[in-house]
Amino acid sequence: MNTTGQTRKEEIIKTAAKLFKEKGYSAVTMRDLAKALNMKAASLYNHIDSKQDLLKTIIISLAEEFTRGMETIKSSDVSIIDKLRAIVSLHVNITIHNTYGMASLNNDWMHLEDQLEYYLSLRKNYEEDFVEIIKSGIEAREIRDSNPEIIMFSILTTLRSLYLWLPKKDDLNREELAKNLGDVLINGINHQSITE
Amino acid sequence: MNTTGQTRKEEIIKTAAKLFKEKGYSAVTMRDLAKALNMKAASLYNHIDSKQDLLKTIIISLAEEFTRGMETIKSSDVSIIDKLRAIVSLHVNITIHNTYGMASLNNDWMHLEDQLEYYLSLRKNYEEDFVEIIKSGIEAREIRDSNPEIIMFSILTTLRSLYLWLPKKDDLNREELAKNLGDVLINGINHQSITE
DNA sequence: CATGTAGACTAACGGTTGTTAGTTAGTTGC
DNA sequence: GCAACTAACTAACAACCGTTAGTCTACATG
Repeated sequence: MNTTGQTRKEEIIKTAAKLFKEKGYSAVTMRDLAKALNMKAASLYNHIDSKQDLLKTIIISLAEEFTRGMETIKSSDVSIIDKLRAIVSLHVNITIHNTYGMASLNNDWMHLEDQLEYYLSLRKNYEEDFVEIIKSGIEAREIRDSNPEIIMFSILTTLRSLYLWLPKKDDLNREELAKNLGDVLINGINHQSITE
Repeated sequence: MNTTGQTRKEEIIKTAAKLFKEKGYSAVTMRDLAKALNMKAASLYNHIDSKQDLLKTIIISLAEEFTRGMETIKSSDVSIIDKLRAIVSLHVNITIHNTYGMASLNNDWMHLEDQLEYYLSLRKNYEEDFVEIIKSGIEAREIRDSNPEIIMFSILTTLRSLYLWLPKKDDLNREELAKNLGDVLINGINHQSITE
């Protein structure tokens, strides 16, 4: 530990995520990363195993965080609309505390090697859970009857792109943003939505 | 011209866009591209100037297409809701006829060099026009009074992600998709939306 | 039949890539 | 005060990168 309360390894991972966001995994060299940390490329290997390992750490930890969040939401005993609001909050919260990593999760997952299959299974399960919630909401007449996949896709792509947009809006706090976004994303599909 | 009705250069650009979509600009080598075309990397240079030039061609032509589309929509004399529906159709149409290129537009624009500034200005103008349409819709009480930037962001990120999702849904035709998507994206913010 | 051109090829270039080996200075624990 | 550990360094590696030069073949045009 140092004065900032994070180990050198955590510092490297965080800086890597930042650079990966700006230029993408493939365009960032180990020498770029080292320079951003005021060290030489070879020294990085005192802390990490490989460049590939950096990407794996960044992406998998985030993907598992989403999976855990979805499990909690699935098994919670609230209305469908509240479950959707909880999903919005889940994305807002994770994106706020790891904006950089979200870029890799969205754009560089295909450069995972050993962990690619595992990542894809997590993503598939997440999307299936999401679409199931929407379907049950349509059955319960809480959600208006449109194509469930289109609804899911529409909401999820917006949430996935939060990392691009959130840094520009740090005047909004977390709760405010989640509420605002929830209004726009959910009121539109809410069966009982009031328009006046 | 050959039997497929496209020049070799066009074939190279199209294949490049396909590979850029799968792995990103930086991760695709000229040898990868050549192999996908059953030729050697050096032979590519009988048709193109550079790798950078491929990216420029793919991205700038698409960005200009969006700009032209927005100009037409801006100056058209229809309701705000119909303008939004026209924007949805613009994205669906362009994405259908150039799914691969849309990936580069979304993910690899930062690797433009000489044309980066020009691209950013096109994007900025597009987003400003978009948000202006939404603001005037709120004033005209055609759109419900939420944060215009959040509404724009929410719609635009969904439209920008169409390239990921459209290939999985080629059972839907163009008009059907544009209508479905328009319903989900626009009814949600429509001030006069009817929920029953 | 001669000539020009389109489009492929091989070979090679200078630079960059991720990574390893081996070394060294500073700090910690006994 | 010596040993062990941490974390930096220099030097170098083999592989790969985008690109150029120069050559060869097939075909169209006169």
